Amino acid sequence: MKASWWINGRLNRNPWRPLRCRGRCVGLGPSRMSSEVVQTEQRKANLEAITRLGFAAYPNQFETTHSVSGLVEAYRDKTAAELEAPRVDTVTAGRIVSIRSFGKASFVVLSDGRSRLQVYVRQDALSERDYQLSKLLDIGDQVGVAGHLFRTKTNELSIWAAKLEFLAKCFLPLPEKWHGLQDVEVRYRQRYLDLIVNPDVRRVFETRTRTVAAIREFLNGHGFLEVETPMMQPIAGGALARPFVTHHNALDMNLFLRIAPELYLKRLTVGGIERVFEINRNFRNEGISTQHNPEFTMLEFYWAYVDYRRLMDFTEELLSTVARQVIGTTQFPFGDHTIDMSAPFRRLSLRDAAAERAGARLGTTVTVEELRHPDSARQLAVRLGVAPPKGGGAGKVAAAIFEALWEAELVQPTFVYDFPTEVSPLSKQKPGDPDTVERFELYVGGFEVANAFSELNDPVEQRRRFEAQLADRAAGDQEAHAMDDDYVRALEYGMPPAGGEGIGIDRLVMLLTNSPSIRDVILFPLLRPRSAE
RNA sequence: GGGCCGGUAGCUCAGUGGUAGAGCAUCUGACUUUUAAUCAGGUGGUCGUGGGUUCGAUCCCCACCCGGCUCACCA
Repeated sequence: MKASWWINGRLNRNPWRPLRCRGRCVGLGPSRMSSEVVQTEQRKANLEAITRLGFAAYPNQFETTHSVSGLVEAYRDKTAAELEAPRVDTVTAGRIVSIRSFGKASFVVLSDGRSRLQVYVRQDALSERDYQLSKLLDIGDQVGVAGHLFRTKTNELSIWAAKLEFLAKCFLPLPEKWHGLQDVEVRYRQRYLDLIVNPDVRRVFETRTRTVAAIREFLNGHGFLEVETPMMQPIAGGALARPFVTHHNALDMNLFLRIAPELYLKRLTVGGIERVFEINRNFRNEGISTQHNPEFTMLEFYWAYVDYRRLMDFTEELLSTVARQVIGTTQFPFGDHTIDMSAPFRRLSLRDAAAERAGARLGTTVTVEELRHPDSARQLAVRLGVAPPKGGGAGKVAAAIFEALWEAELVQPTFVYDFPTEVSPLSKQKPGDPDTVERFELYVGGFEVANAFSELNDPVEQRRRFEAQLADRAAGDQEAHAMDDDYVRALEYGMPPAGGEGIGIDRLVMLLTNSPSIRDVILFPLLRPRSAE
């Protein structure tokens, strides 16, 4: 007895676990069962009664003429008179999300995940069998309804039910109708519940899908070819990050989940695909935050014969077009701000902006030259209270100073351009300035959304950069870039000058949906599994 | 990984060193146009886990688990 009690208690605390105490719970009596188990037993009894009425417990299909949201969209504005002549007969299906019962009549609200529609169920409009079914329905059940549209006394669009069909039973109680599901942990772990109960969640993910579709349409319209490149790679390159490791059994070799598609896409520009893009997942073995999920979706595109300046203009056009297409405007709320995604975006030279802000912070004049020399740059970092990076020279320090002084306040779209070569192993130097590369990052909402540069296509210089990265790696930088001989060999065949850019899709969607956390725009964000007990 | 905050009924949340509370959900009864329906009456909890202090712990202390925010790192 004690053991059964304990099992019930455990089930209470782990509602996402399948029920395992069937049989053991039976016979304990209501006083010994948790509310959830009681409700499950009641719903199982209801299902048995439903099958005794002759309904299949799990029918295989149900032919509808309309979806719930289709009906709502088509007839939302029709008056009661318009719904009568001619009468609109319909067959639809959905999940019951609410029941208001009045004895021999009831109002049942059906949801198809996008919209909700009320169904009016009354005894004298149904067969006795269907009426008996209606009394055995629980909130959460899947049902089919045939009937005609009308408006109630309170003018609500409704279906006057003539027939009911049972489609599937919901054994577990849904979260409360008014407050919905608030517990973010449960929302992420059981996203299906979140989708059932919180209508805005569906809209966020529809916006996400429309965003990706709009980007595809834009790039296709500009002559870019969409491709798919390896996500399991022998060398994880194209970014500075730690990869996940996996293993191929037949080849008995380790593979890395990609941290970026960059090097493969650039091989394709060598192969003559002058405009190419890919939208897919990257994997980086790093911490989790409101802006980081270990797997995230990235757009990367490469465009032969253009440089990073052309990419800035193109990015402005891309993002303002996508915003207009997806949410209908280039001005939208994000937290306490209103972001204006219309072109042109602000442009800040990294070292100029860092020097200017550093000078203002310290009440002196700081020159760009100070940021270019390792000793003076490090001293500057110390005076500013910025923790200087462990290894590396002036470039890493300058980038760290910029981020510390500027990043959080870059809410309106801002291009930060001209990065130190040291932190950009795949970017092309500016003519006459080998310490600086033609690279920019786009900040919006206080975080980085895009990263782009004129692509380094000089194989000798590329090999030198990789070797410098190997030195960093030897010095303990686990995120330093690995040597990729095959990639250098591809460059030796001659890669056209090209601009390339990566845009973080998740972060872009955060902006367009006013979501404060990346987990709100990823259906199943990575969470630590519940312990096995 | 560090700091701060949280975990109490299926859901949303109160609360106290002395047998655990509300609303919704659920059950019973009434009710054939409701909108968080209403009315009456019930059921439902090892208060995240494990130790400790105490006559007694859901509450105090310690450790751990899970989550949130934040810093560090990154896109």
